[in-house]
Amino acid sequence: MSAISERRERERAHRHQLIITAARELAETEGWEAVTTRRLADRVEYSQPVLYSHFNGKEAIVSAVALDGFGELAAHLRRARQAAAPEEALRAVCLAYLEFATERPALYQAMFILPTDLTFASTETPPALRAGFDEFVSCFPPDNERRELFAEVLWSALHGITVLSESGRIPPDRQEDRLDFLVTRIAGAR
Amino acid sequence: MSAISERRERERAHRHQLIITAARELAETEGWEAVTTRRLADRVEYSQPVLYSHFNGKEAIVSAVALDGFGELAAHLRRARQAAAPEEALRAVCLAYLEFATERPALYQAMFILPTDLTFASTETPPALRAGFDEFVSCFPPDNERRELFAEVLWSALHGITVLSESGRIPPDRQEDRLDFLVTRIAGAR
DNA sequence: GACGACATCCTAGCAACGCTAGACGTTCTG
DNA sequence: CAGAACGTCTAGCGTTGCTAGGATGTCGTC
Repeated sequence: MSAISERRERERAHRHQLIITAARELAETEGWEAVTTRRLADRVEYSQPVLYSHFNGKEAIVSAVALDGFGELAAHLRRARQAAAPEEALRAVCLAYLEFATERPALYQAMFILPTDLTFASTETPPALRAGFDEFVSCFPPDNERRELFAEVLWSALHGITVLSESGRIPPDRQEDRLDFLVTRIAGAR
Repeated sequence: MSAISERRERERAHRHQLIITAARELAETEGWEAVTTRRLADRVEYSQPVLYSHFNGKEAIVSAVALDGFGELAAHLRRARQAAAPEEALRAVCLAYLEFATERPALYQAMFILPTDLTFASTETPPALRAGFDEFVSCFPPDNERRELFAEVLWSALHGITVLSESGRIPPDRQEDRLDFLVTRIAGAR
């Protein structure tokens, strides 16, 4: 393989990431409904068809953004857990989760609300998806046989709180009270 | 007002409901992405513009379906709560909620996931929206000052469990175990 | 260095979408 | 009976995601 085609491959990989970050920025500033293939192509200064040489379709682009998001979420939760004392880990991780969701609403939408190509709970599940969930699991002692179940319910509750308050179905204030209640109730199971 | 215009008003109201039920049926059999204004107009055997003489747009049609859904959900939860002994009410209502969500996925989507015109937690909130939430509140004793907060968190958890399992982000089995865990943990706060 | 083979990228266009203007026939009113 | 008012449809606008096919430039080979 020549040096030129190596360079082209590098440029291609770079452009691949450029599309992803452009989609994310556009979504974060103007919302996902503003992310059209035309506007996206404009942003990266290429024509529409090049998007399709990198991704199978718009859904695949959203999925790529979501995948990045899962990686960041996992790192964010991990930092929070490790910075806290063990008995405070549960609370810290939950707080970090709500922070992440409210500070990056567009990213969170790509991860949990918009339709994507990502497959969960399967052998092909990307590691980043698993990693975030594992942070919740790690808040419970290893000898607890039901820790996975606890983590699932905890995660569900946090997700529910996030989207119901985001969409105005429950009052947006009092988030801290909800967190308090949730953590103290669930922590008893630790 | 003449008898003729009365008849026309009746027919108009009938057609209004016809559009709503047609949208709902189409969504339940083929999913919401199949509900286009053209197909909907075909179904009710009118042209597209008549849809817009009844509703402000597609979102308003989805909202109307969702509103019906909230009424049915409230009734469903109420029946479950009243049929159960007081100490079992919490569990019965939660179970009824999950039942509703899994048996009418398209309806649930309209109520909680698709963008709608509905306003929540405001003075203009339709009674049906309030009624469902109140069923959760009623599971806690009236002298509990934090029962609204408990209901919010409980509802959030159930919603989270619903959408995360629906989208495959948590395994679809074990729903009953999650319900058990959630109820026993929350019920302690009663 | 010339040439066919190949890759890359863009112009142009398709079908489907939500939505609306304007024409047309029908019905009500003076 | 004339004309206003209403209800409905045809036709079309602008936008969407996506793709076919041609132009342009680069590659390995002689």
